[in-house]
Amino acid sequence: MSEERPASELSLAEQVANRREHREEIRRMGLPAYPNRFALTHLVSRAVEEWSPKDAATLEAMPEEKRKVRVPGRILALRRMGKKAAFLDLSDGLSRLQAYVRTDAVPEADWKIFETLDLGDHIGVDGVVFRTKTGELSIKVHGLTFLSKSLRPMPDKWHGVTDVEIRYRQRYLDLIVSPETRRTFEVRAKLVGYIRRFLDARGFLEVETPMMQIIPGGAAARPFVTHHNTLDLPLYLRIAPELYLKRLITGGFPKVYEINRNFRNEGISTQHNPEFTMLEFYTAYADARDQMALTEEMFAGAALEIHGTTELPWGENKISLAAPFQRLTMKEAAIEYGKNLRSGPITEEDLSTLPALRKTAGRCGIEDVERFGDVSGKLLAEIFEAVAEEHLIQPTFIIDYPAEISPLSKTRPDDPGIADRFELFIGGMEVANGFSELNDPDEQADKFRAQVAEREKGDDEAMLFDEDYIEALSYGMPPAAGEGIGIDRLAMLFTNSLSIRDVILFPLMRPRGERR
RNA sequence: GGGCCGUUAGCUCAGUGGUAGAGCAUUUGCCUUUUAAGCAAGGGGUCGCGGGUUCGAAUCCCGCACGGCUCACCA
Repeated sequence: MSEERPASELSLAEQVANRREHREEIRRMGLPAYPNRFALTHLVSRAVEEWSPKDAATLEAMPEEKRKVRVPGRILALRRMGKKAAFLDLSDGLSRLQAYVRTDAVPEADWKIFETLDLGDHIGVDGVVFRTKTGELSIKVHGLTFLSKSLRPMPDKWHGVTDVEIRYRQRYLDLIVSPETRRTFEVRAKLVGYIRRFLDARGFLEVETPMMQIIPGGAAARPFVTHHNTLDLPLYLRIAPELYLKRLITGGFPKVYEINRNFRNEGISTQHNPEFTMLEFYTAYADARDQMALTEEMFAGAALEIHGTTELPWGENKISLAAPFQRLTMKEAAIEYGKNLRSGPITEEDLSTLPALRKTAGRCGIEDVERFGDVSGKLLAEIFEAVAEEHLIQPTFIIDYPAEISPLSKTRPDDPGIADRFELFIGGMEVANGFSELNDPDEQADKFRAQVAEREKGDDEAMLFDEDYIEALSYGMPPAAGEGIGIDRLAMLFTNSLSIRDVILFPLMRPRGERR
């Protein structure tokens, strides 16, 4: 095993070859290199939790019988003190625990196992918990079991995985060496768990509706296209579950929700991944205001349960999820955040007529104003997004959306031009979108027709006419309010992650050509 | 798709036209309570890819690939 290797041999290949040879040594000892099972008493993090409160004297005073443990873990550090003793750090991905192995404390065969070990290998140790003279909690090893081989070297022990590309493409490496990454995904899981319990406790039924749809609806977005072979049927990955969930409200479920993936064939950014997780929930007999109140309660409750506070750090800022959240109409927000515009402040008049809106949009740097045609609602929304969205750091409900850009929403009883709709912005991101659901089948059909007309004018994100949905509505859907919440973005807020890719385990990446 | 930045050893990075470097990892030797263990000696490189300029290119120029940020569109 120490023979000379040709100088031309690559360093990585050499390291892999060494590790394969070490694995062969395990097999030559008659041991399985990949055993099926290890009967543990503690995972590393549980052992640390249990023993770290006890100091050296306390541990010393306890009988060895009570300090016996059997712990598996991945070796993340190995400090050999000559040929007769060594310290190794075992990790379960969350915590680390040191093990102390010495030749006179383990059977000869186990020492032979130890001598084959490489960084990254999995082992199990039998031993007794103690503290070294520097006070480090450790296991004095009396027995050692080989559990699995790492044939490739671990990432840099000090820097970890700093290359974001490797972090996303090889998330497992990031997770092995970065407890913060592990924590991010644990917080995400807790968040989703909290939301489920929150809704379940309020009588919502969790359902699953088609991800593959014949008519992609419920949102303004471009879909992914696929095909069913035996039916010879073009299918679309859903852009939203909305229209199916409302069929269920029609079907008599008073409260339903779904947490699942949506797919939108759009660009990728720090706030967008082509597949993303959305919560949609619908409450019969409620309106947009009720959904807003429920949202405030949900977010504040989740923050309290997960972080013990409603104050969350967000980059340089601190976000308060304490209810109630601020409410601004879209126009108010555009005026408020448009007042320092270089070309002069935005006034009420600048937002009141089509020509004024076009002029204002131009002033906000929105290009090709003509593409919005004569739809003044689109212009207002564009202006709002241009001047206000990024400034909405604290939770803010934006209300009074133009009806023209809200074809699935009821309008306000006092103004058919304004949708009874809201969007919630936090940290400069759109986190939620909800409204009182349009349930008049004739009005819905008219709005679908208007969408189809938009599509014919070149808006490829405009909705399609869904006849089956109109038929469902025509049987009578009770009044209801619905809302969608971007789970990934909410997870960003809860983990202070400024990129959506940091809260998605395997974000979409272009395949790498030169790798095998 | 546009703009900016990046790509050098397995990892993290230095190297502004003149023989390809450091730390960690790896290999060998010493060390039985260390902890980014230590000490000593080695091995490991198509400098992202392809062209060009030059006596000479990791370095300058052009193109391409991949990645990040950002703008545009969306949640």
